[in-house]
Amino acid sequence: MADENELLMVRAAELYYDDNKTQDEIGALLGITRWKVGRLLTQARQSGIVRIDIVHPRARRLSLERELCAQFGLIDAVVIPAAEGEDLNANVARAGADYLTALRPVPRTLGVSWGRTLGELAERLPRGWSQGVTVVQINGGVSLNRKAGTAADTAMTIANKAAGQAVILPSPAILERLETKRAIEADRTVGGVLKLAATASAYLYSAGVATEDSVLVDSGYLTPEDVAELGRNGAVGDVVGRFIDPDGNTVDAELNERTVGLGHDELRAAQTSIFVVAGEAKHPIARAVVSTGLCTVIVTDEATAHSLLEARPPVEGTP
Amino acid sequence: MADENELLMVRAAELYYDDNKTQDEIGALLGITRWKVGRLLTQARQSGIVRIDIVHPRARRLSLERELCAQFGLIDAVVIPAAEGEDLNANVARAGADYLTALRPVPRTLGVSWGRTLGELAERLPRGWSQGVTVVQINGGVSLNRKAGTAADTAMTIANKAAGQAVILPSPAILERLETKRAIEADRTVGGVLKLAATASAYLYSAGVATEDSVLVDSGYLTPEDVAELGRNGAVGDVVGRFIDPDGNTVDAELNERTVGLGHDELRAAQTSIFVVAGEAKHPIARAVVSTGLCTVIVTDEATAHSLLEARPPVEGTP
DNA sequence: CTAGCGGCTGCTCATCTGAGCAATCAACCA
DNA sequence: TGGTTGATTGCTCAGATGAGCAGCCGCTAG
Repeated sequence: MADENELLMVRAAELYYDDNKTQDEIGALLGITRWKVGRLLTQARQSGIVRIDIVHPRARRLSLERELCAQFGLIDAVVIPAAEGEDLNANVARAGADYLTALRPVPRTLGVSWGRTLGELAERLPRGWSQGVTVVQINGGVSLNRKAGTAADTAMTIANKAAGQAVILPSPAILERLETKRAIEADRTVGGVLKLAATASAYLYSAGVATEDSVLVDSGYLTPEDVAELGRNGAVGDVVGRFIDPDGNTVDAELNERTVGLGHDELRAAQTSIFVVAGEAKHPIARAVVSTGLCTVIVTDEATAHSLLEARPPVEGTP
Repeated sequence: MADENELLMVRAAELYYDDNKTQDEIGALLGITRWKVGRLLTQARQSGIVRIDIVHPRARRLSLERELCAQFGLIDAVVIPAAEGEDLNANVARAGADYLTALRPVPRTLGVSWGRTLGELAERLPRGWSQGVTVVQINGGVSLNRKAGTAADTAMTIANKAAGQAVILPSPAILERLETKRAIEADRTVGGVLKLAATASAYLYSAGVATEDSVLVDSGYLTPEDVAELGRNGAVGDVVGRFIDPDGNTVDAELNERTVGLGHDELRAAQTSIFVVAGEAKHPIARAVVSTGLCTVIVTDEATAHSLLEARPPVEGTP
């Protein structure tokens, strides 16, 4: 019986989608009414016998996006399908660029962090994506090693492409001694930038992992041993240079104090904070970010979205 | 420009298929007219951005079937999709059974050959697939080795399930000496069956390969060396026990003479001859069969269908 | 400069399709 | 047995959709 129906569904679907006949014709052909054909087709679609895929690197997964918004109280979400043979990071970065371009109201001041993901996003922003936006760097990034300037580059590229102004934070990400950090913050140049950063109308950032692959290790701010220790203490990754555990708490208070840049509280208070993240390594930190209100918008890939939705988030209402 | 359009196609397709909004709504959302949305969707479907698949072991590939019919002048074709994790032979056999069941006009006398494929097909025929059909075995098959009776079994199973009568051909497939073959054919029992076979209103058969995997080797009628020799002489496989080359000519005239059963000329003259074939090994023999008019209907798998369509058949009209 | 041409756009209209509803059917239990 | 309930079926009707057509735009060749 169910089998009988299934066969009919298949026949009808073939005739409708492959052969594009009308439901009337199919009804005549199979000896059933056109309404039954319609119902069979609906069933076929629902049961997955008929699969409709949108195959395109820039396609999105709207249902996942809705679930993410609902589950984590986000304002918006963008989920990019996992395309075989495509560079996931690149596609997510482009999606982030698209999102930023389409963002309304256009931010007057945009706070940005830096890293591989943001660098790629900046590259992929179209020239003239906006007009006259002020781009502020929200965390320190004068690199300690040879490939200097990527942090400042990101902000400047984004600003340039909008014929706007870039405000660079001329400070290392992490200082070795607390007093130095205090002194730097007291400096007018740095202090002013931080004040401006706190007033931005939107933020754009990614996150780093708490392993030796961290860009902070790469840049020489932390040793692999430092990061291993952070991991042992529960850190799942860093957001604008500050490491957090799955519940969103900073892991090493002392280290956090020595870190220059916008705090997480300011980020949480922001009306628009766009979190761009891709790749399996970042699933834990991504979960920490979305489930603790650090972002209002997430741009990510399908696998990460699934991972976020699988593990229940901290219960809020009825268990 | 084309890129712009492509993005619109993707957006529209997402909203239409994933989000099932109406074309009106999408038009309003994207700031274009609903007619443009309709056109974008058509484009998206044609360009393959939107892919509609029917995922079911019993689904068919109508476009391939049409091409097969057109290319080889067949009356009908059934192509089964390559389903991962499914037994291809089983699915094709079932499709053959389905086809036979649905065949109109119902054959009064059905000529059948035997082999692994036909055995499976017989198994999968539903009880009562028809009423009172006479099933006649069209080629010899008294097996020389232990697992006797499969040839006769096939015919009897098919007949039984239609509450009909089976007429068995009580003869080996191939005889060692020509005189013996003549003598057997002269025998009333055998001769009568062959005469009946020639008058059948439909035929159902598969084909064998020209390698040591041949069921004729398995059954002890031929040695692996015999078959290797046939292969060297151009044979690509056998149809009802007779080996042919790609052009449909019998390869070993003497062997052919010693083979008991319906000839290929009778098969070619038949109004309905259903050829059931699956698997890569049989691509060459399948091509020989369809391109030389041995069958009017083919039931096969997707890969075989593609293989048949890829290599140009002997040119008929403009090159 | 301008007529001719191909491609795109928005429109009309006929057709197709899905939502919703009443009738029917079948099973189930009192 | 007969009432109840849930599923299925065929239908009405409004809304959605595609085919086909006329106008428009930008290009090119005379």
